[in-house]
Amino acid sequence: MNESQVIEAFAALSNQTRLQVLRQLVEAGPDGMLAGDVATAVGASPSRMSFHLSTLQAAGIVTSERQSRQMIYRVNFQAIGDVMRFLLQDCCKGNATVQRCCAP
Amino acid sequence: MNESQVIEAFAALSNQTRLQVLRQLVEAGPDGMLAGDVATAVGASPSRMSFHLSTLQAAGIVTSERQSRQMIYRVNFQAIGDVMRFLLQDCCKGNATVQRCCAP
DNA sequence: CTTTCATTTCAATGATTCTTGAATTATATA
DNA sequence: TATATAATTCAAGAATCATTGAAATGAAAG
Repeated sequence: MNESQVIEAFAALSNQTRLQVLRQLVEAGPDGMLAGDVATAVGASPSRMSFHLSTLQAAGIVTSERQSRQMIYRVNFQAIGDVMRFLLQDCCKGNATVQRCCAP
Repeated sequence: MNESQVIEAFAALSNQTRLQVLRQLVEAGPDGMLAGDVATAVGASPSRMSFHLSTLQAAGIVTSERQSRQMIYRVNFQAIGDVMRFLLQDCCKGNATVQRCCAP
């Protein structure tokens, strides 16, 4: 994961609708959710949802898979972890205060 | 730390110049750096640097202190940790894969 | 009190991003 | 093949963000 990928991920995460989408997909778990169901859950129009899901996918935060005529979206936890690790290790040089915030 | 603060922090971090500034301030450590020195180190004009430092400060990622006629900026590791914890705990429900990426 | 230096603010411009609704694509079913 | 459904793409306009250089502020020194 390089800097421009991380910047793209931060940009994707800096939007309320997309953060709502992320939460929905986290809740949905490994089965994922249909694009239309995400739109309904979040209260967004199909085209708006498609735009936001594309943004999240381009940033690697979600993945998509076609299932007949619908699209299943899933959260990519590894990508989120990679972004966090970049911020902690690369930007903050493993700072202990930051580290502690994420400790279990 | 609430959602809109986290969104503001992500927006502040989704910019190459500001990520460079962050790295500079991390390297500078607790002493911090003068605004002008950050500008020189990053190769940005004073007004541009002031804009970016204000953005980072508004997001809580850096703090500022006046020292006679100069400004000292310091990274706020706690705020960065708070953002990461929000992403891990609130958005990702403490997901183990994400957790592992930040483990020491 | 004036000058100088460091930084911030302001105004203008260009570039991105967000939103909406209509049109299009892809897939399944009658 | 025609029709219906799910999702995406497109075009237009509004809003936000980034950059530049000039002007203003705050603080020290002569």
